[in-house]
Amino acid sequence: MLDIKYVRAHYEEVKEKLSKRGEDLADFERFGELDTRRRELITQVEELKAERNESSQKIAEMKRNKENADEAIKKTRELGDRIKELDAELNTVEEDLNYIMMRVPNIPHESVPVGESEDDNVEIRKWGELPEFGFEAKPHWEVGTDLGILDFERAAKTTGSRFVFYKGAGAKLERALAAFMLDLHTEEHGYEEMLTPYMVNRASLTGTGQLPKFEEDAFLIEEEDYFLIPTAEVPVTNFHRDEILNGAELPHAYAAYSACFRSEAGSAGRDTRGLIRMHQFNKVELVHFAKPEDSYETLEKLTGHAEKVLQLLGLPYRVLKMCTADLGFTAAKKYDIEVWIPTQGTYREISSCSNFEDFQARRANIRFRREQGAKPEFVHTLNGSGLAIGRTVAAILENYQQEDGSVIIPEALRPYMGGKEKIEAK
RNA sequence: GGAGGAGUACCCAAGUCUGGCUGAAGGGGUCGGUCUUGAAAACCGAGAGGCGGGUAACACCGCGCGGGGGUUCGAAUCCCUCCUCCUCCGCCA
Repeated sequence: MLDIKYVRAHYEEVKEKLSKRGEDLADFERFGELDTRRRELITQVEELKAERNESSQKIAEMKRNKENADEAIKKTRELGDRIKELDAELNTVEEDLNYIMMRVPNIPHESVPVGESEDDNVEIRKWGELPEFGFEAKPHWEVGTDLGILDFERAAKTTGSRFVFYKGAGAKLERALAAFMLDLHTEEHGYEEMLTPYMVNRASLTGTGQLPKFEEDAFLIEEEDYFLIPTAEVPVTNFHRDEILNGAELPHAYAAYSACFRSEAGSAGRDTRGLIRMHQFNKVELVHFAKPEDSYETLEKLTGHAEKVLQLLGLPYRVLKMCTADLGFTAAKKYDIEVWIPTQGTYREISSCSNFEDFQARRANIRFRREQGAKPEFVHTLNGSGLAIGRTVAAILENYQQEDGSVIIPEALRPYMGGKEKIEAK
């Protein structure tokens, strides 16, 4: 959520910046009117309440002196009726204003390139040598299925489309990747490991920005009104919801492995085969709580931490700076890391690293105090995948496949695979 | 799932039956001071944090006793509802 006071003071500037995202701002036009009306009503209603408080005190005093207070009670009751009316109107206005503010996206940072679509994202660096095959490379789902380590058909039977079974060395590979990434981030990059609930309530999803606008993207447990998490970002960020953190202890950096659940509503027909787009996948997520003045430096570090995983695995990738049209709802600035998928002849997103500034912190009410007695300030939150594990498996199967159908295990992963160097068909 | 109990400020805790000078006693911790070579202890003193309105900034006002709603001139206190925690029983990985 944006700062109402800031929007009030810089309305035209904010509108201009938001328009660069290609966002429909029709509702936002009502901001000024609602904001003004809200403050008028507050002033009125609070004056009346002050009057009522005073009047009630007098009644109490009269009662104590055994005087007759009927007249005063009658007058005060009328005051109360008036307050009730104005309060009701105030509620409506606040609901309307809130409706708008909860649906306005974050303001892009000045360093974000202006663009109209994903085609305007800017490639800022590339790493690694693209593999060359002396044979016809197979897509990862064929590699995995032929090796007997992935089974999409049986997942379709037990559950439905966009699910998968990992078997044998495949299951172990997935587990090895999770352990490898967690160890790297906790031991080398200074993260604290976290294991979170896989279901969260509405308040949490609202805090991180998935609600109210994107409810259709999530899976809902209706009886409880809980949602399956689309990413560990949600529970980890909300871990500190409604808290005032000690500034001396910032930054906090957490690494959380979790399953992630996404309905993929609206992506029917896209990536229908393979591991790229599943309803359930595993991911190691990195989350930072930073002081405002440090958050952009943190974003660079965070992106570097995710890149390190790919470097150690020897997977070629590139980093894109997302343009204003492709920032998503909550980010002020975002880098996507894309890994090379040879059979598609292109790079595919495997990590997304964002600085939300105080956008989530304001929604989730996460603040910090620089020192004892200082005013609380909103923290900046950041997160990035480090990495999406299913897509990492896809990249390994494709990039490391051999002509005989086997797959070389990247060296960094071998300690986690019992020293094995290769996955072969049984 | 069944039966009870409880949520008060940074922490502990009184007040709730019997609504009104209680925005909340008391203690701990915290901060400042006295004492001390320094520290501890003791003693003295200070302080509700937060949100909203308002202000150039103060002042000032409103809201805050788990959340929401209601009754009343007036609610920590009465009523409804939801949430969380604890104890016992049952079930269970």
